[in-house]
Amino acid sequence: MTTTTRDKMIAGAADLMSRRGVNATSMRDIVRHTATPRGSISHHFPEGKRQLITEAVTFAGKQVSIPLEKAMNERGVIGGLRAFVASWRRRLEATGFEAGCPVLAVAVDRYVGEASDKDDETAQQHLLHLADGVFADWRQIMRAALQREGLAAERAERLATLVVASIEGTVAMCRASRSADALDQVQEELETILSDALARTTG
Amino acid sequence: MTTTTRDKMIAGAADLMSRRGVNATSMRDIVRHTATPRGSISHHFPEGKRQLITEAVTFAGKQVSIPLEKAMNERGVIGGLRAFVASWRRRLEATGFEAGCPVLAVAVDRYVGEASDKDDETAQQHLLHLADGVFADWRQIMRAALQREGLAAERAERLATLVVASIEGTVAMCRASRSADALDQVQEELETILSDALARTTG
DNA sequence: GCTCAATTATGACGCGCGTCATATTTCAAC
DNA sequence: GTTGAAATATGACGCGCGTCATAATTGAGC
Repeated sequence: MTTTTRDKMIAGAADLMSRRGVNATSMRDIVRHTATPRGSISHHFPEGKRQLITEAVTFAGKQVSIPLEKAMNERGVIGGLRAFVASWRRRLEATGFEAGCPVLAVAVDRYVGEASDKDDETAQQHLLHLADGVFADWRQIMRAALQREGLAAERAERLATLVVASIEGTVAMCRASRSADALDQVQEELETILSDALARTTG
Repeated sequence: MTTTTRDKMIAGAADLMSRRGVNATSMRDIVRHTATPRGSISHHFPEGKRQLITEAVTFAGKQVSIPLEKAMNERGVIGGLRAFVASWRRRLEATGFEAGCPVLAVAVDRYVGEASDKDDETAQQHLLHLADGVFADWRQIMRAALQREGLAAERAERLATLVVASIEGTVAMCRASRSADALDQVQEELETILSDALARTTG
């Protein structure tokens, strides 16, 4: 497997965005951080920074959703939840609680670039909509798994939203506290909640 | 009650930070947005932007914690939760899903200013620690209310973390989707979870 | 080994940023 | 009214940003 310059830039952008936010991540930072040629930016991303952010969000979305779907299929809802939480915990601990979620970064730290007027607003909405799609994707995976184990559609949807939202919030809080304690607490409660909900359908 | 220039700047900073993030909010934006004199920045905030962000986070923290504590005392845990969620919903809808939580913004969008070396890092840790304190404050209010209604300390702490984290995450997701649907779903599940937990202690 | 397109190198550009120095205005206290 | 500190006005500064134009280099296909 060969990692191209383009791929390294996208992964580096996602990483830096998840650590510092969108606007605190400059294109010069990205090429420094990934040891890629600066001159290749406009070549690989002719539409500029917005395009790179777009690709980074898509990349980060799949990086989560693919193993998440796999874990849900192979290990069920509870096992999938554990894998989901564990992957975030690994990321936090491996980076000294520096890295978080690049998708949340796009939702919270709006990219301000290009000229103002309507260009700016439509560009922002494009990125927001993309982030929304990633969150929806994750929730849908969770929801499908819950339904597969017997939950009604509406309950499954609500619980899926709760899981994704609470973990996103918890990861951000863990970065602030530089500790995984909050993640432990939330994991335990989420496991209880999902177990109870599933038990109620069969018992 | 007189609102001083200084107060307007702090509130305006908190507002803009919650909409765009920390780094996308410039001091010039703040004075434009609040119609305050630009020349007064260094007068009221001699330590610069970092000081203004610090005061904005503290301000935003109290703006939430004071009514939250009041609602918890007057209306109990469930009523307090409803008030908490309602205040976020109001904020989202009143701004067309533009404004979110300025404290989360500080946790996600690290402020990069001043010279690098250790100045920069300690400055970042200062802000992070402040945001962590605000989250801890909100969680503590929730935890105390849950304990007051009979929950064991550890369970109360876990549930408090879940509530604050999930609502923070949900608010961010609602901004991405430009809809309060996720907030509805999370509110319903949280109410069920807390009711069940409280019912189990008395029944 | 030549060709030509893909890729990389380099430096420049205009802009908005945070900060600061200095001048001016405001306005309560005497 | 005068005074003096608090508050505001104004313009400049250096810096890093995203972008672009142009030149140099690479490397696969013939």
